[in-house]
Amino acid sequence: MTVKSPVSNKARPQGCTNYRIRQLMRQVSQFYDAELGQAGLKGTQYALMAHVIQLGPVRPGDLARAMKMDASTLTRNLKPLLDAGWLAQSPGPDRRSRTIVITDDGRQKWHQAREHWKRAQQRINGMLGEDRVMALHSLIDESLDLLAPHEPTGADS
Amino acid sequence: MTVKSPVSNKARPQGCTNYRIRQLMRQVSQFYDAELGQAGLKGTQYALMAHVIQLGPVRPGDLARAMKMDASTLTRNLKPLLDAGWLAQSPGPDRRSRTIVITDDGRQKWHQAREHWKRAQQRINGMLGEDRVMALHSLIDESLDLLAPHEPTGADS
DNA sequence: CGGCAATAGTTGCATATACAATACTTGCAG
DNA sequence: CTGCAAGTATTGTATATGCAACTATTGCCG
Repeated sequence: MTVKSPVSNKARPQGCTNYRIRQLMRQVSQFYDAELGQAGLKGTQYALMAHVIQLGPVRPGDLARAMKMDASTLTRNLKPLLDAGWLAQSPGPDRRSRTIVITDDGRQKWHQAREHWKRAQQRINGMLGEDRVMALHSLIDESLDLLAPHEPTGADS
Repeated sequence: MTVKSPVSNKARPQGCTNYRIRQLMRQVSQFYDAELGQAGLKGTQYALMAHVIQLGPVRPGDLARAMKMDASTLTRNLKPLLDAGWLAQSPGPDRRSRTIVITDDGRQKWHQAREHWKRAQQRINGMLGEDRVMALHSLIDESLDLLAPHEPTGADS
């Protein structure tokens, strides 16, 4: 039998959350990269392009905030996609900012890659089971909400 | 109302599992890195040292397998820890392999860092709630098992 | 207008990550 | 013994990641 606590029977988290998530990320990303690699993209690049398509012409800063990543990381992640001609940079409304857009080539590339993404997602669904994947998604979404610093949702004062 | 399918009412996973996990990893690791940084370690380094302590003198390949990471990644992750003198490399039993051990300095460093790790874990537990963290751990552990290529567990044939 | 805080993005630095190619060693088949 | 397959680790290359420091603009306050 386990320890009988007079105060509480509640189990507590064991081990390191950080290490677990990292390990899962390493494993999972390999499936996506293997599939998306056939279309010449990495998983991160696919997601980045998806956001640019979704958000339309967008400033780097807003894109970084939307993806919850550091602006400097974004700057660097954009580079190979700009070099490949899948994204383009135009001068922004403001001389200190730029505007990122998807190019026609990029849009085509992404739609092609999407088929590979679907296969990767299906493989994951198949290996883990759709129920488990949905549970994982829910748990991650909740966690992300709880970890996000409270942003001012409405106009205040 | 939502679509009424004549075949199935089962909901299906929406969105990209890979992107979600990556995003969570980015957010979570910042908490650990912020705390562990006060002890001069990154989260990955803390975990690596924990494994070296656990596994005793160990060959790089076995360490990489235990942590489910690529051997080349391990080689590079070891470097700053070897340079700092927290780990040491001795010639292995075999002239083609080496043996990694924790040094006295490294052991001391790690035990000191552990206090910072505890604080990081408590912060996460506090923000997400212990129940959610446990659920996340379970789900991740199950997923890792399901994704792992079947290794021969016992002696066979 | 002059100066300074706020905003936007990039660069320097260090680490993390994996695949492909390479170097070195061992062990076995002939 | 020779030679080659298998095993072990590292290097080359490319991307991903974030913090701190820096550059360039903008907007505002006096």
